[in-house]
Amino acid sequence: MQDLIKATKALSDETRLRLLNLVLTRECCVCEVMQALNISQTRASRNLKALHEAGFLKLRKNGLWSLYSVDEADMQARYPHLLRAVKRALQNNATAAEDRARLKKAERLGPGCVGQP
Amino acid sequence: MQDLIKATKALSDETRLRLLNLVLTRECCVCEVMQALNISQTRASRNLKALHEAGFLKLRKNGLWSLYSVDEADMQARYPHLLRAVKRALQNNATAAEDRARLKKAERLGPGCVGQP
DNA sequence: ATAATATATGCGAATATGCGCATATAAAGC
DNA sequence: GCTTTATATGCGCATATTCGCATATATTAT
Repeated sequence: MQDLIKATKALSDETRLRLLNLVLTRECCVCEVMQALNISQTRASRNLKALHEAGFLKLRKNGLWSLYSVDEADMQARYPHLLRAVKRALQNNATAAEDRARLKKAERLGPGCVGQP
Repeated sequence: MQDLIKATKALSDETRLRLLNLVLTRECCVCEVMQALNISQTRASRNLKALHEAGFLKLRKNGLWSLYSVDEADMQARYPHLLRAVKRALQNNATAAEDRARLKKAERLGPGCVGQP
């Protein structure tokens, strides 16, 4: 029950749902999502961390970047239904679609960007 | 997206999850759930109302009672996955099982109780 | 009508949450 | 070494949430 509380608390925030929407499309670093959602670095970093601590995202460090991605396998094991509910809600949402479009234009900043997947 | 936020916010609270657990077994009035969870009348009333406003419960008035029940059909239509996630979390939880046991012993108070299903 | 009862709610206090600002941390390049 | 850059975090403030107390509301019984 406590796990579900932690998970639903993490989902009950517009910024975090919009972040999850982006990371569901592909692995993202902090600077990309702050461009796509037009939010501050503090806000992006803290809410990504919250999603990570709630068990929705996994974190991988590469140089200066913190790369967040959805841990689909773990999610499927622990919350087989929650992720479906989220995807469903994001699929028919205009804001979520616009965010995904802006993510495509967002750039991964930094000198080490070239050739670092 | 806003609907999902409202729904997950309603679910991200232990009192409300325990209440939902009870009402999932059968229609309940306020005085029954406050006995089963051993919580105050204010707390029971307000959190049931929150679940109702979030679209999880339907409300029916009968005499002095407010009878809350899960609107399974509507839930299924609007959140086909959320309810499953909740049921799954409650199924393997000791507190939830104890609450259900105490609900069976709870009495629907009031003089009009006899013969009022 | 009055009394009793179940539920709802205004108010206030305690606590939690979200986020901006400034700063710290850490990795890469010079 | 120093600088630059991406990210994390301590602090403080504004806002939101939760809940108890007291009281209001509504229904039934007498």
